[in-house]
Amino acid sequence: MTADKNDTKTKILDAAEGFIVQGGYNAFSFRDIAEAVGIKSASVHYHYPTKGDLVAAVMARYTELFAQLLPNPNDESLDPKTLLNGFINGFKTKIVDQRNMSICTVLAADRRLLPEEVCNELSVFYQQKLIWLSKVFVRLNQTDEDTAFVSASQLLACLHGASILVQGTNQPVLFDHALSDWRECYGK
Amino acid sequence: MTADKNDTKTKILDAAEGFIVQGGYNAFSFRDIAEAVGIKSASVHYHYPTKGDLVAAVMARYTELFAQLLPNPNDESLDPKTLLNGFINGFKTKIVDQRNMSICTVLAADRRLLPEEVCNELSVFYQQKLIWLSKVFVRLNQTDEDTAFVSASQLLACLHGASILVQGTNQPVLFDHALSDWRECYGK
DNA sequence: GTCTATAATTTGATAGAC
DNA sequence: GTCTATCAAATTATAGAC
Repeated sequence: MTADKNDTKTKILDAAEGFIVQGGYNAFSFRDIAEAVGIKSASVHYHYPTKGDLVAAVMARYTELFAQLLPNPNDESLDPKTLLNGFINGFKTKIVDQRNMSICTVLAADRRLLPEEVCNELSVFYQQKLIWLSKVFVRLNQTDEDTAFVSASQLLACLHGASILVQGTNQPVLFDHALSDWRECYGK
Repeated sequence: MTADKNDTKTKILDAAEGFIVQGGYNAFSFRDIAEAVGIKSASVHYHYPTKGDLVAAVMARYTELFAQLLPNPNDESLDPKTLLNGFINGFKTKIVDQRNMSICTVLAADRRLLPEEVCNELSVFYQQKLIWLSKVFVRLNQTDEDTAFVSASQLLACLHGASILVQGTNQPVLFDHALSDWRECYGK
């Protein structure tokens, strides 16, 4: 549980995440990781024995990082509109500015052949995001939790689908098109 | 250009499509295809020399089939609401009832490492879908083509994102949640 | 913790017989 | 059009030295 950002474990996770966004679970090998980090593949296995262990650790770190970055949705000093726009803009930065997919989108597409431990981490990620968004929508629209959960599902689907459209067509402008109604409702 | 549905080429494409939806471009090998069809891998190479050729052919057939299934969006005898719901329900059948991704979604996630010929087919698919939906929205909302194109982007993103949510969470109900506003607007 | 070495399997692809 | 046979390379993973 070290916070060292330069240790080998961190470098391995960074490299793996970089490969996964480009093509999913089968887009890289232990040797790819080893070369990127500057060690040998046997050393990668020392830190993460199997590929499932490695990718599950990447997902777990991603979920944890997300949880740290997102403000408390129930913090009364924060405007729910601002919270929502922060969420959308964070997503947009990744997809449009950095021209990357998010690893959860890519891994969801590969779900059928993922090791179980990766699937579990993936479910945790989506559940957390839906819960966070639901809490924001409860405050924003003054609705009950069930209605807010539907809104959360709509927005999360819209964001992920927008990233698929951008990637599939190579037209970044489609992101803003796909999100335009949400922007109108909740401010730019 | 035979229409024979039992020839080897067709069986190969069927098998490949079945594998792709489960995990994308790297989810299968020529030997996997050969076993599914009941021939040897060398024979698969005879029909489709490289993997890029094969997957591009799968995408091209998918695009063509879609184009044949979709009615003429400008046919005055067809209600635009009905056209739109047919599109949504066709997608839902695949995602929720058959519990599959669509190959375009999965391949879009893999885009960065796809051979160029596959990328091109993928772009064609999305462009066709956006054009078709735009024509329907022009009639439905009596708007200009630019506004209709934005609506088309929104719906297509919503559908693809919904399939990602269903896959990532294993909760089919999220599909209807994600689409609920579209259902309300344009009839059940 | 990293290395060399290697096992056991799989990969995309080709040559040539039938 | 399908086969056998094969290639060169890559794959995940392990054993054991340092």
